[in-house]
Amino acid sequence: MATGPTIRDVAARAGTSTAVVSYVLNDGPRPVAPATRARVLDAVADLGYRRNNLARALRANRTGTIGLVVPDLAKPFFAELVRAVEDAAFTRGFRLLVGSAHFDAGREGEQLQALLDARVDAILLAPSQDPAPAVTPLRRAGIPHVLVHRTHPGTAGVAGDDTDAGRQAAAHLLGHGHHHIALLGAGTGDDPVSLRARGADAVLTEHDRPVSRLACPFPNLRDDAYLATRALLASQPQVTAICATTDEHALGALRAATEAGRRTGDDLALVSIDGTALAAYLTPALTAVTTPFDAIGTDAIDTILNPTSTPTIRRHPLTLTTRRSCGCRPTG
Amino acid sequence: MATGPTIRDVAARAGTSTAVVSYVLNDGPRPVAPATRARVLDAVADLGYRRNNLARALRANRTGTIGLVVPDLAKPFFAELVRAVEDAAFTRGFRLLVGSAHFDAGREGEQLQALLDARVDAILLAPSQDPAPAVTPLRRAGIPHVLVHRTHPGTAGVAGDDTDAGRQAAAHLLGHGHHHIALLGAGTGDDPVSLRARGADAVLTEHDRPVSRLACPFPNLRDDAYLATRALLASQPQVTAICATTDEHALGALRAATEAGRRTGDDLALVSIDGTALAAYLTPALTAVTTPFDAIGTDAIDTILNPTSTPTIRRHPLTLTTRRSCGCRPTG
DNA sequence: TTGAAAGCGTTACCAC
DNA sequence: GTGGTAACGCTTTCAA
Repeated sequence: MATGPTIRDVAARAGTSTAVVSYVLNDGPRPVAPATRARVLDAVADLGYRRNNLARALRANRTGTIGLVVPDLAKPFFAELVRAVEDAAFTRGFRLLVGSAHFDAGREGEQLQALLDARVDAILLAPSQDPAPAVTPLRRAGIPHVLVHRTHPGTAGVAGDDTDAGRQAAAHLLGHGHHHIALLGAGTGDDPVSLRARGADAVLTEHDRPVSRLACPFPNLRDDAYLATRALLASQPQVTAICATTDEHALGALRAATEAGRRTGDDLALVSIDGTALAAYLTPALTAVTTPFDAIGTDAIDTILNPTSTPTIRRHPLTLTTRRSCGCRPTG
Repeated sequence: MATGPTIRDVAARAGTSTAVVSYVLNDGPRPVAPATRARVLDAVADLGYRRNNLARALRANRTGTIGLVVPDLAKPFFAELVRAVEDAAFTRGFRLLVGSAHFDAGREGEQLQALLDARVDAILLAPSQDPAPAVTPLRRAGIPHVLVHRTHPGTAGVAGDDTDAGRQAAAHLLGHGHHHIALLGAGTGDDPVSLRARGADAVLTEHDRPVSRLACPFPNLRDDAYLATRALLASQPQVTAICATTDEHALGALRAATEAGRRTGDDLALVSIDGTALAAYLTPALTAVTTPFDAIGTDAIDTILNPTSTPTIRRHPLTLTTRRSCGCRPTG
């Protein structure tokens, strides 16, 4: 790793001082005569000089790096989130340090500590579970941080409007004329699954529809939704529609339905929430209330780069994408 | 961002010098008397001191960070690869800086340059296209680098044994007694799709089986495999089995088959190569020659952290996982 | 076994 | 407009 030329080499070649070179490179904080500036730029080009960002970071106490911790980098939802965040960060000249928490609070804490030690400028966290224990050390460390996907009162957050998403999903099934609807996912918290389930539930209750509520206590295990749906279809034939609170739940439900001989999209309707790329490519293609990943990623990065005094939680609307699984016959 | 206590503060509190504190913190390079060491450790604990890795990195010219660039962080295959690599890196005390290349050589170059500027200790690259143009600047920069998934002669690489994977997939279909088999994916290069296709092709040719070769010129677009399969099924009813060179291809094929009224796993067999988590959860579940992500991720990290003088390319065997799509009836 | 001090490469203050 | 130079916080040599 031959260490390249330094700012001193540039200064020497341009016949000036390191201070002036720095002024040119950073467009300030002091003005530089055009002729001098030109000589400096020539020297930079001749030498192929590239600034040492480590030294710059030490001096400025800014690394140009943002940390992101998600429960699982490989899960489609978080993978799409990471891509969106990385894109937004790259566009703004920031690099992204990522970590997987394995849906484990302990591991999440280690990842956050590692990011703190790496001196990232800011931290984005998609909490694996209850955000509270993760937020406390971040606040104490005095580092800008924003929660993503799952929020926490008093902490800046960017997420989808999950309650509304749940409403949209339920309303769509209602629009198809379904009477007895099953809800895959439940909860009383302010996590996405709980919010979506309650949003859907509210709409169904409002319309006096019977609801079969399936808790799926481990919502991250597709097997869980699979087993719950299998049991449901066997015991409650009157259910004609399923509202899944995540694509993972939908995947399990779809499998159970198919194995039970139900033709999803024909004699069973299924609507999902998340709308990962995956949904479009299943058979049948999944009707899903779709997450605006790019908007969320961009908003998360912008929020963290322009911290305001009062932390706010912003929720982005999800939009219904109709495909086959709900019984719709989309054109094309 | 209140900058915490420094090594000077620790030294002062322990009544010794910064040098000794450093020796204690790093277990060397000089010995420290037990009593002194204890005082230092006490001071560290009392102050809640955490070393500034920026300063350490500047001094040591090592950041403890590894860069990884993949074509698309959101694609299931690369998402699983990233998780495996991150895991291995984290275990060894390294952080991971990631970048998406958007399957674009120009963007890939920018990402690599950004990693170089960030002074990462080493770079892992899953090339988007021809690795050659990306490898040259890495070599010139004198930074340890290892290619993943897609390799290049003369450059260290860790990948799957793609030729063998293709052979396994074809052999399995042969074992099911299929005669006319379609091959989804083709190529003459040493990229995974080409190698897998050639491996499969060799086995089929060897057994004198007719092969329908579908190029899918844009193998990253699932639509491409979908359209190719749709045309194939319409025009060549004698085809009873499809060998897909990636899960993305298989997804498209599965959709086309279902829409054409074929029951995959019954009157049409489908075997895929990649074996992302997805394969297990499709309906029917996909029989796939499965990538050992963890082994590849670990090997990639270990290879890059222990560079040898002669770059070698290591290929890890993929293993067949039988599920429903090929017509097997797996127990359970 | 310990400590003073010289850097690592930048930035930016202060003087000219 | 320009140039010395003192930091940033750490590691490690060299001398004691």
